[in-house]
Amino acid sequence: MDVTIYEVARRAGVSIATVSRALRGTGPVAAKTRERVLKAVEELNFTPSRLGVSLAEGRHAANGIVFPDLAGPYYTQVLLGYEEVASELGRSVVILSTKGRTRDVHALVKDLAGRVDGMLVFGHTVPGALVAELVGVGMPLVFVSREPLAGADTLRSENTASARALATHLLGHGYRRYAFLGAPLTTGDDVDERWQGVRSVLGGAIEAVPISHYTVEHGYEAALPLLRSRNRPEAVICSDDEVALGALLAAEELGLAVPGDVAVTGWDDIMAARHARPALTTIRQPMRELGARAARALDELITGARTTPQHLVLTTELVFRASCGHHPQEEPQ
Amino acid sequence: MDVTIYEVARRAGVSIATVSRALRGTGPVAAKTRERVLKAVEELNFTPSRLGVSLAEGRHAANGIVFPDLAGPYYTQVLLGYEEVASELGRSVVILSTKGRTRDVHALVKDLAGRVDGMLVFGHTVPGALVAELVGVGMPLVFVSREPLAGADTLRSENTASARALATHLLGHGYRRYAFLGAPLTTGDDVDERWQGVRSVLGGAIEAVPISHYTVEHGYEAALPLLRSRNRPEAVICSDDEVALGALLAAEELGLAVPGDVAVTGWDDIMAARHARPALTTIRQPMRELGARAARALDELITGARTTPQHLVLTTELVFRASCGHHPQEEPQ
DNA sequence: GGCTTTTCTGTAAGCGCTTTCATCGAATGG
DNA sequence: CCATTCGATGAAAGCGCTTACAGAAAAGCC
Repeated sequence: MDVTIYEVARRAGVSIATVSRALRGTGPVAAKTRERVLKAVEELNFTPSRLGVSLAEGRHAANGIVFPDLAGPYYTQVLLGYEEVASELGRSVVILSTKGRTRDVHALVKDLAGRVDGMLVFGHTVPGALVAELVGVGMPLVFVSREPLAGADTLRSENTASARALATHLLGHGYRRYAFLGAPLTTGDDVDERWQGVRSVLGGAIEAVPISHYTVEHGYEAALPLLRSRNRPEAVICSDDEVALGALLAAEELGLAVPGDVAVTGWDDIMAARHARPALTTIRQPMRELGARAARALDELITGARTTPQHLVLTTELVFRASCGHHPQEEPQ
Repeated sequence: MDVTIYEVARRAGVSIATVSRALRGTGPVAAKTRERVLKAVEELNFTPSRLGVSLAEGRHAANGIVFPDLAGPYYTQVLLGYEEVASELGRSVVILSTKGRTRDVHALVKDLAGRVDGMLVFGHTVPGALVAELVGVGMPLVFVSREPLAGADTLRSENTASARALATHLLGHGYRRYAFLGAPLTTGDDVDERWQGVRSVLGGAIEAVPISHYTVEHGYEAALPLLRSRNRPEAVICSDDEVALGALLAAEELGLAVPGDVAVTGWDDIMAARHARPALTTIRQPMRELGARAARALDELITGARTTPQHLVLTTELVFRASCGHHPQEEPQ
């Protein structure tokens, strides 16, 4: 964009103040004047510079979002809901993927902070010190998938109760030996809660198998030795669907039938969970709604409609499909 | 952020010009002075306002991206590659999802244009008039998945040749009756090229089945009547993997064996394609690289390293899996 | 007609930075 | 020792807008 408010003003024969007023509808402008201004705007194809407006208004009309990676469907879905609502509220969305790097996260996040009025941060992607700093300068913040912290909103799906329900359900199938594939990398995040939940039910019957990334590949890599071992678990509870898909691949490669030889469950209910064969039993998380809610919460914080932090937990839903074993009562979906 | 360059200057006992120079390393600054400045910066925890910098520099250090929706893995993957490279080049990424709305796209895109130095636009998400307008004001533009147009870069995956190869391969299986599920919605986009490609080989043996959205749901809905019909096609070539997954679901529901009763193929090689059962035969498109290349191309355009538009076509790869029938020579992947 | 309101419009002061230009002292060279 | 150059710094002009503030014109009211 090139043409400025000055040119419009000159062309319409008024001052820039009048142009501004005519365009934003703030303050009175005579009908004829407004008309002249609008005509000039039209002719010059003028669009106010976002930079100028933001600088003068002192706000960006933009939201930030920080996620570790966009590789999986989980973050995508949340982003989707977030962008949708943000855009509804007249805000742009600036994204930042940390991609596991920790070195320049500080600089990147600070840069982002300089471009937005508030941001959504996933789990523990941003180091504590930085979080404190952001909270310190009053940057509106909503965290998704982490334990509550002071000075910012947090928003997450219910994990513990659904984990218990899942574990209980599997016990009902009669399985004795369990593994939790994808042990928590950070305490206080979703996976940690899931692990705590299932362990509280299964106790010593479940073994934690760590992996470094919650991906299909890593799930597969870790599942191979696990399923090969002499004392193979009868049921593998995975930290999320992608890990579970990896486990499914490993089982297939080893010639093991799922759920006949080993049951597998996931978490999140991503698209592939439904299409996998056997289809994955999983716990559906309202991913889009997580994003949408975050955007609204942020808006409240930014506009000042709410000043005290809020900590929300959304409910989840167990989705029984074929991968956890045959159910007399439930039909696989 | 609150503290300005003025406060730093005052604290360090220098002018704001010196602070700026010390911080950006432009122009000479005495070692002692720099030290004082840096100390003040440190103590006040100063970060230059992005707005101020951008306004003065006349650039945003940000890229935009316009996509129809983020629901499917395709756009996500491209976005992933785009963000990665953009961030490498020191640019933020501002996203805009048009979600099928056409009404306010104009305003939204213009707003986006005011926030970035250049943008990636998918297919025909932005109406022609607006495109012309953007090209007119010199906004650097890269289009992904559409036919070349004047004044902007275009970038796409090869479609026609791979479509022919796929069709030829299926002919080799001996199939006689074909359907193309997900007929093109727009001429000149990827799907259109795919359709043209397969038709050029299969001629009258293939029938176009239109759907309104390239999604699992719509694929499923359209596949049901198609597979139920008396003259059921022996092979269903789908416009993309998601549509193909829908077709798979429909076949399953009708009790049809894939590929025994009907062969199904997809396009893109999204994650779920590999995990579906039967696994999908598909054409792999380098989605992340598409995004990465777009970011680099945009950078060249923005920095002025290149001024003439460029039209790139990336190569694709046929991925044979179980869904298209049994292969004597190739092992399913 | 004179006075008070309203309505309309312009002036100008920011918003936070970068960068040109000018200045000034010190270093260099003959 | 003087002329020249160079290094270091500050003043100030933008960048494009919003918005008090104030002035002028129009309108309303006895």
